Amino acid sequence: MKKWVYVKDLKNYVGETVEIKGWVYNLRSSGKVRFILLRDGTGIVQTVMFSPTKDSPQFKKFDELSLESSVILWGKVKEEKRAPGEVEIEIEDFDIVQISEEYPIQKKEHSIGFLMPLRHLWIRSKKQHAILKLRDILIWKVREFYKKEGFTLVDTPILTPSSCEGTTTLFETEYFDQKAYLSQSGQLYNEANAMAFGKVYCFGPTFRAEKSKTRRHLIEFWMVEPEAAYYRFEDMIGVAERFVEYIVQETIKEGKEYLEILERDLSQLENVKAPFPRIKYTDAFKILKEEGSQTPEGEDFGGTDETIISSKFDKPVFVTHFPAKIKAFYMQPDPEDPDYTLSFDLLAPEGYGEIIGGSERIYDYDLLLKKLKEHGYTEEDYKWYLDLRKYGSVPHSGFGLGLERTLAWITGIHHIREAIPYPRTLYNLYP
RNA sequence: UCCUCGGUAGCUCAAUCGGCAGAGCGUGUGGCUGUUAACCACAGUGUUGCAGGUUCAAGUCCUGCCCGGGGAGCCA
Repeated sequence: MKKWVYVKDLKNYVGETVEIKGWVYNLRSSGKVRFILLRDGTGIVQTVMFSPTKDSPQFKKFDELSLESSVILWGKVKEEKRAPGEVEIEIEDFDIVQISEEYPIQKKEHSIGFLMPLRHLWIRSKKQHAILKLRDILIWKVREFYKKEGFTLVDTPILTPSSCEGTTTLFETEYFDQKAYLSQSGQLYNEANAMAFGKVYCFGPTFRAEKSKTRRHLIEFWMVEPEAAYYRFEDMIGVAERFVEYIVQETIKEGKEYLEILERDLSQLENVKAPFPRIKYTDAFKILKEEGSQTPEGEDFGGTDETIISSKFDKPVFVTHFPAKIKAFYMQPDPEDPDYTLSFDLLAPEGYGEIIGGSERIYDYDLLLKKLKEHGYTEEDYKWYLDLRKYGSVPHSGFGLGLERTLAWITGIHHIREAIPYPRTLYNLYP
């Protein structure tokens, strides 16, 4: 029995004979030399065999192979400058596990309409594989950050009795004899958790039944939401700043090889270090007016507005103090002008849009109840939430970060749908 | 929901003014002792999204429908 080794570890086995289990990534032949590029999920290695005659049994077996056929192969590892990755395996023998049918994805450009229904196969491709490896790294860095900052992971439910932000964009489902909704945010539960644990975060999928059809939107996406008791606006914006610096710097450090595959220019990302510039909503509007934006003041920004603002800075930029009427009911009014809120969004550079939205929360019972009613919610549905303002209420703050938008930005991909293994987009539920 | 572009071979696309539907890639066969999305030679491949209309003649023009891309709105 030869030792089963993964491609990423091959450089430690030069001179040894090993076993590789994988799939045929590409085949090449040249008279009496045959090459199999073998993919095993951790990398791709070139394997080679020679024969003095062109009809040796091994060559006959080789000639049965097709792209993506599954193969177990044994051979000696050697350094080889001519091979991609500079390590090569000289094949001693191989077993065919299954001969692949003609593989639909070619090594050339395909349209998105062709690739999306083949997403289950597309993720084998080099670039898609690299993006999803970076997603894994990013998720670990997110968890690492909160661990280091002393936040406790407290999971929030996906099936909920009512909306968190009360839009009409909820997925409704049957819950025995009741109605339930898929969560849009863990925020309200986070607030309860923060009163129990101090500093908490949740991290899971969220669902928005919005008929959005842009490169920044998914129907199902993952959100990281920290919430901390006794944290004011300034404290929480500081968390957001450290958080984004940490996950970007750590991900580009650990994910270098994958960012190279994606040909990502790292100069902008290396610059993502605190402090980030801050601009108040009303000042952001002055910029927008100068640039000829048609958005009326007092409204929320459109995607193009976000791009205009972020293009003025070479780092992510915080926009703060949004008008109360365009924001969620639970946001703490600005003591200097109660028509505005202690809120902040973080806009990513290069047109990737809003990646963070956060605020200080209202902790006064009467004010919260008033705002809740103004927004058309019933006291009944939010009874438990209002309880938090009855039993030891304290100032607290939090935010949410969209994982896929952040990953799309870090990887430099054009469309958010490639930042999640199986994207749920408008009208596309398969596979 | 609105605007916009598109649907031709397995894939990516071409087809001039309405006049014989054709390239590359993939696939198959053969060749080549170091290939890098290998290369060279040869070969098969069509209900032009669907339905109707105009015309001697429609991939091309007209009407309706279906599907997809991009964007807007909405939002993270």
